[in-house]
Amino acid sequence: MIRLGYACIRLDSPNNPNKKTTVAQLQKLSPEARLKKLRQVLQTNFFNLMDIFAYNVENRIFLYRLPSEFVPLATHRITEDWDWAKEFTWDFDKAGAYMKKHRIRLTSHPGHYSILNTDNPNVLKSTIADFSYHARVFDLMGLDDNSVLVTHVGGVYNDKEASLQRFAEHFELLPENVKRRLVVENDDTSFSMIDVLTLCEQIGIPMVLDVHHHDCLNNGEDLYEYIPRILDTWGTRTPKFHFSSPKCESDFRSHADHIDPERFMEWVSRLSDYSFDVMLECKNKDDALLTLRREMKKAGFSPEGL
DNA sequence: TCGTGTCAAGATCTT
DNA sequence: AAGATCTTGACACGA
Repeated sequence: MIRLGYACIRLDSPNNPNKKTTVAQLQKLSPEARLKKLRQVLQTNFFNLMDIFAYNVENRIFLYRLPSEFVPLATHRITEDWDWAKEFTWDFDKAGAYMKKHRIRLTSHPGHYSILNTDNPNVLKSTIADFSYHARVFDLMGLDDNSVLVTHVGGVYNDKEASLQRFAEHFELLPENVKRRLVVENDDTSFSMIDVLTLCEQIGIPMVLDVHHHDCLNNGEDLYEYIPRILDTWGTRTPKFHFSSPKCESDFRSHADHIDPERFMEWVSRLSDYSFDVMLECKNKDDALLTLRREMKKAGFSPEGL
């Protein structure tokens, strides 16, 4: 069984669950008006989330990434007096129940400013706070540990090996509810598939293989040789991959608007023995997913789930 | 209504 | 040491 998903927003909808406000805007308001504004944004995001879930189910899409901004400025000081978890208990329950009923897998990708292997204590603190926020949202929705938080290793700081080990050390400082959800993805400039696989095996957490990043950064390793080891890191959980297509030869690292169906079908057919989820990362979001499906169908390619 | 500056945040490269 | 870049969409404001 192979399931496809997309990240955060529907291409043609203005009603995505990523509405936000700014600190500057909130600072102009009285404490009461500030709370009102924050509540209004989160309520809108919940409404839009339920809407996008319904759209996804209609289109048999059961993997979806929650925008990090879902709770506006959740980790910023300006919202520290706002008990959003308590105020929105009903909405969290409702979203969780809907996902359980329809078997939707929700995941998240904390922003690139959250870096667990940082050597700066303040950055470490804000990173732990950010990861904790993401985990808390999933906890409040009652989601199981297939709802993972995907992060990268982080910076190199002129010493790759030491930076990998600092990730492992800092991982031990995380609260339990973050540890049970955190997974690491290989990136396209610093930490390769081998680096991340070794790290994940050492810590005992799952690895997300990003196929495009591997194409950007590798030492000639054959991806398919490592698939069994990567899948093993997931234990009883459902493995998850990231897939995207290069924009062009001259700008290879950038994501194309769509997924190249030939490359995708070739990759999937090499993994036909396995069950897993694939997050498609490209500008055209849900449209790219539905287009890819049509192209595969046209080519007579239809593994279970797709 | 439309165009534009700004946004919570870090690492790394450039000057 | 300071500034630009990465990447990137959407908010908020002023024309």
